Amino acid sequence: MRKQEVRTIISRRDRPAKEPLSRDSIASAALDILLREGLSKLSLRRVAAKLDTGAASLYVYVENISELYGLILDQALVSVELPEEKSSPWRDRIKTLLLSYFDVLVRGPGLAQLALSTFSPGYNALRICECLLGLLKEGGVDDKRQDWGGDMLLLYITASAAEESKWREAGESTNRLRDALRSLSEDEFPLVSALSMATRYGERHKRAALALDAMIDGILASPIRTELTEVNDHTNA
Amino acid sequence: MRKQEVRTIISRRDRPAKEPLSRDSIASAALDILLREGLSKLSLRRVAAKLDTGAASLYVYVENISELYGLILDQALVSVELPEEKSSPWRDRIKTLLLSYFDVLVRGPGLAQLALSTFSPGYNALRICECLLGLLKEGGVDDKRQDWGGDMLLLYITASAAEESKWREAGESTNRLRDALRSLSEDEFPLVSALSMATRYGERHKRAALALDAMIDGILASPIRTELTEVNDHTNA
DNA sequence: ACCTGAACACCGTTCAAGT
DNA sequence: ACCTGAACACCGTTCAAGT
Repeated sequence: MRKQEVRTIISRRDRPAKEPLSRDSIASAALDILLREGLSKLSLRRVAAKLDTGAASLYVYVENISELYGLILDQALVSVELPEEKSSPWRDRIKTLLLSYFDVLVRGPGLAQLALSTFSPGYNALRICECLLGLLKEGGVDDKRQDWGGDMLLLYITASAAEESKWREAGESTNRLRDALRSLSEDEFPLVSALSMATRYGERHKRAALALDAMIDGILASPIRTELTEVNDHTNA
Repeated sequence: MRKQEVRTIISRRDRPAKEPLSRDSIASAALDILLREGLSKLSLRRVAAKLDTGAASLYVYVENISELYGLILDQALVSVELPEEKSSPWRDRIKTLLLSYFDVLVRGPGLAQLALSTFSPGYNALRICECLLGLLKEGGVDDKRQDWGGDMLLLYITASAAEESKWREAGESTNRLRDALRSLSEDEFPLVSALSMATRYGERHKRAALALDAMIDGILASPIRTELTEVNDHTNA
């Protein structure tokens, strides 16, 4: 009897040797698997095994696997660095921010895929988004253009990271594709085949830098159209 | 005996009632399933069942499921319309082309996902790419900018289609996300929350049109830099 | 409230065996 | 050469049963 009482007390304080499950510990374990072995090796069962339980146990903390995907992504986005205020011209800070985001996505095989398929944004995604909008605002971009402009920049860089990830994950078979492109086209696709010669592994970063500049120029140059639905607004006339 | 001989002859001509498997028939059956039931319901086993065989039979025509994904995507891209030559200013034709591509991707749940994850481009992807490059060329865009510019336009519109697909597939839960955004942010994410008010289902098309214009402007405005690696090239000096 | 094992209804892929 | 059934090694998710 006494023994049991003592055990109970001890268990309260010492149990966290095997720390209890939590959304955070699950997300970390999952991200760890993804980083090490890739998205294809990630499963609820593997995550559970890593945490010394059965898959069913995770359902207390997570509704389904796609919610887990969301947690993983946001866990990964923690390491995107927001540029310090006024550290450089706003334009450069946008590029720094987005290229840091690009690097984080590309470091984890499948992360860019997740970013493109996850529906509800997590805390860190919002942080990045807010920062980007702030920088556009600082550059004198009005609300409307912040909306589609920020969206454009983020979508482009995410897709760009997905593209880069494909090349990295393809590994060996990369050369087969290059050969295929070189041989097939020429006659029917002169422009494509002229280009594909230049495409190289890792060149994405350079392309992205050029593209981001062009997009920002485009946002700034875009004409301010008075919305048709606001024809009664006299303040802009 | 005679009966068997007759049977053999008949079988040569009449057998195609159940037409033999082929890459094309497999791709069509697969696209059909995707269009009707979504990417998540698509599997080698389902495709095989639809074709009255076992999954193992498909491996004669297809190396693995990701090759099948590639076939599906290209099958879907058949219906992207290339704008007729000189039918309108090159700028408008680019927008027509890319918005048609957008529509096709968005019509099949999961197609945009496939476009973003498929590694080697199929015939129809090349067709679209070639057309886009031709239009940029027509607009006076030089080779270098065709490269990253075309890439930029294509990646953006594909990611945009993926984003739109998510909203359509989310269906009901769409409102939950909007509520979540509205309540959570405000203090910590003033800019994001100000924006999310405006985001509506189906508004992507309008956003895409604005974004494409901005990108094209950006491409045209981008300074022609002499490549550092070509400092010996005197023809540009 | 949390955890568990077993079960259900699926997967992609391989392989020996048939024609 | 093509097709097949059965098997292998996995999945996500549910549920009754335990604490």
